[in-house]
Amino acid sequence: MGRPPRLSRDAICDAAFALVVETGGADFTLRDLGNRLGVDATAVYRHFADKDDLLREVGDRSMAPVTRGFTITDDPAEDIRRLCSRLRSALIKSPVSLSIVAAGPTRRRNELLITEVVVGALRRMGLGNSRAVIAYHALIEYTLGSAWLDAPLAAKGARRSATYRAWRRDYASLDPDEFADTVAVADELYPSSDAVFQAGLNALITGLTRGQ
Amino acid sequence: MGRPPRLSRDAICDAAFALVVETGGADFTLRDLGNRLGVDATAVYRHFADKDDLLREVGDRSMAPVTRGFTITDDPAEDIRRLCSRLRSALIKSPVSLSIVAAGPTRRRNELLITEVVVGALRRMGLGNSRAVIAYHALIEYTLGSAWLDAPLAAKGARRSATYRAWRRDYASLDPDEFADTVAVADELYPSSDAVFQAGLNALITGLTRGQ
DNA sequence: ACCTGAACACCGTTCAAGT
DNA sequence: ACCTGAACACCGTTCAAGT
Repeated sequence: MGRPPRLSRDAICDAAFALVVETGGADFTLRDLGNRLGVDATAVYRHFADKDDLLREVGDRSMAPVTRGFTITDDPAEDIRRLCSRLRSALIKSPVSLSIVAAGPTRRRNELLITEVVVGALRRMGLGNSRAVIAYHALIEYTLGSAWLDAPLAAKGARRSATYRAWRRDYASLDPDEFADTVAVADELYPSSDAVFQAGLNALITGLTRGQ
Repeated sequence: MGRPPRLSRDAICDAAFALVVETGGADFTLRDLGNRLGVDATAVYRHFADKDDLLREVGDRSMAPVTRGFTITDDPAEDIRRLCSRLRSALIKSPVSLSIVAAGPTRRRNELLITEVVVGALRRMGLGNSRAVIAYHALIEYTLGSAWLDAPLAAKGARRSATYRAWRRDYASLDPDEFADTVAVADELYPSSDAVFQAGLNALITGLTRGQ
């Protein structure tokens, strides 16, 4: 009895997160994880209840860089912009985290820190609790949604612009009678996803906090 | 040789869509589908290349009600609101469609009809092609993101408000020094997801089309 | 031509056995 | 106490065989 542990929640979580970032994480497997750790796949069950338990930990870890070193300024709108942009980048790098947050808030430390910054900024802008909460949810929905839709394309890397070109060609060759407006803008579709995100984010912040 | 087909792409797609709507579709299985069709699971491969091919068809089918009977008015902003609300409802009912559209546009008929309506409305509001496209993408990202985050909760049905209550309690019991703003609004968190969606959608439309 | 059913290469997870 | 490895109940998919 008594054997020094070779594994720990932390070490497993580190390896899992690294694996997810390297491979894109679409097909994250406990067998691969065990392989990387030099351990049988099922050894993980000594430290986590199941795969979901592990992934929730990985999900929160992927959000650590969002608030690390984040400074609050006297421009709350700009704080929100910076924080949401950071959140989006972090999630795009770790797509597994996206499916985790979609299932519901993890309510773990790093996620809570994000909530605190955004809600705080909205309240400092003069919004009452009820309006602040609605604005908070709308901003988070938009940021997560943007990351979620962009993650598969970000994973494609260099092939991304080729993909866009192929899609534009499809839109351009539609029946110009039935799809007049789409055909008219076909060449402009799929602009920089950062530009789209910034435009939407600005519109949201302005619209949701107007009249304060 | 020559045997009358018992299956067809259409019949398979109908059954698959029904199965997805009934079960929530989180664990849609070809074996279940075969079972429902009274056919071996692998018979589907005579009509579809693979599961993804079938799901793309199901995804487009789930969007059929979005533009069916949709009338364009002389209030483009209102048209966008109505169409995005319809899209959100349709996707919440068929969560598999969400993972399909996340992988990239299907560019099938029903999806194209949605694009045409939204882009058309934005152009009629006076936006140039480049700005119309950016607004279109931001609106779609927001609508899909909202549906994606709401789908698991919608599937919970009656247990939804109990879930919200439990979450609010978690937020309320945080350390009030470190999470002052979150604790202050804890009771208001997780308002009606429809209210959040409408508020964000209005803010987006206003902010993205201002100055026309 | 269309469907069947065995088979393959995977999953997550359980549990008795080793150390 | 911790890890191993066989085993179970699943997947999607392939392919030869039946009709």
